[in-house]
Amino acid sequence: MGLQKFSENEVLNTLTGLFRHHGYDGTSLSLIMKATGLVKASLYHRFRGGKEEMAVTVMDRVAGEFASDLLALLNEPGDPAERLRKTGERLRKFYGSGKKACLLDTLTLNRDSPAVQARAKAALEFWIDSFARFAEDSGGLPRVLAMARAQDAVSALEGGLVISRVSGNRAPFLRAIESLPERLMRPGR
Amino acid sequence: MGLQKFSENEVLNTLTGLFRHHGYDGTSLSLIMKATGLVKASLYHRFRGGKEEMAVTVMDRVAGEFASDLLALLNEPGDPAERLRKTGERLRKFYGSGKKACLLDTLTLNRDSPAVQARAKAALEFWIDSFARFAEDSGGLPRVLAMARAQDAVSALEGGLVISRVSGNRAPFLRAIESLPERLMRPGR
DNA sequence: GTCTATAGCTTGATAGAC
DNA sequence: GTCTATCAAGCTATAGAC
Repeated sequence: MGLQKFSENEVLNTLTGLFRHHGYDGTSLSLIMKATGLVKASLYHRFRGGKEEMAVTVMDRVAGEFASDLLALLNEPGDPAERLRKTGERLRKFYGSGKKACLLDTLTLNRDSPAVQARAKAALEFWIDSFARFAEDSGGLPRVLAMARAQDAVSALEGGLVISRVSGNRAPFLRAIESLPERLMRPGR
Repeated sequence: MGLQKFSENEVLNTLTGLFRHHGYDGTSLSLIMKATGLVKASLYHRFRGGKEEMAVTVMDRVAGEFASDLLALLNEPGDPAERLRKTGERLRKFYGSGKKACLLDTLTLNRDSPAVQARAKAALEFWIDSFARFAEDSGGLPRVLAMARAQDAVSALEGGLVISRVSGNRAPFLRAIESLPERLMRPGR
């Protein structure tokens, strides 16, 4: 052929959905075949490193999008409160109001892939750092407090996603988003 | 023989550790064999339902212990603040100060086991209800607010455990424990 | 109650034709 | 770039001896 049956983006979107909701071990190649419409050999043609390369590629892409589409907003000029509101809105959308799981959680159970593990850790820390920098610069919080507030904000979001997945209740996740201004801008003790 | 090589409790403790940190799909029988010191056939003699029965048994036992050793404390007589402090202390111990993962998170990725899923959901809701009842009875909070506060408290704990697993930072989890009095007893708006 | 041995399927991964 | 066909290794699960 020489012609792609599905675009790189289509395949990666499918892979992202699978890894998000089944984790690394739960995302078998047969599942991937069904979901992508590609046979094993075709998948290995695109990802020579096999399943691990798929996971790493997905992590990198999602982390990149997360940083540029949603965390970058925090550093732009303009009213801080408005930027944070917009960030919350995109967070809600990114996680499907809580219906979509977080790769940082579901993709890090497998201990056998240091590559995935390291990327998840880096992405999580960049997320927290972005929140902390915002709390410092726009919220006027001292550095140490800003970090703690940022950690707790991300923690609330991740916890909300766990509750949502296990019990189907999306309220805690949505409240975690609504609490962002309180967490990152309220003057601190 | 007719004699147990390892006690039921020993085996279940090992299984609990495995499921906690590898999830359902990540906990293979070969891993279980190595960790328990029992061969496949012996495991199937003890758990006729195979791996799923192991997971369900682990969930039931851990949820039972969690309820009786740690949530029951909230309903006992005596100073509420002191009871909550003690509960927090046991929570910290239960999760190894954040080093140990939560089964409700790591065991619920596998969609193929409704039995495990249902038990996790029930356990999570009982946990939240216990917190809410405490906030209502001892904190004097109105029912709806008590529920929201309880959800957010559990969410903070679960999120802290995710952060801890991914980045190794246990501070958010420990702060989530320290924040329990503030969350469940502070008079609310 | 534990063991050896094995069944049968699924896994991740390749080779080679088109 | 996708396909069919195939691989060894891994998996869950079972049979039967002791």
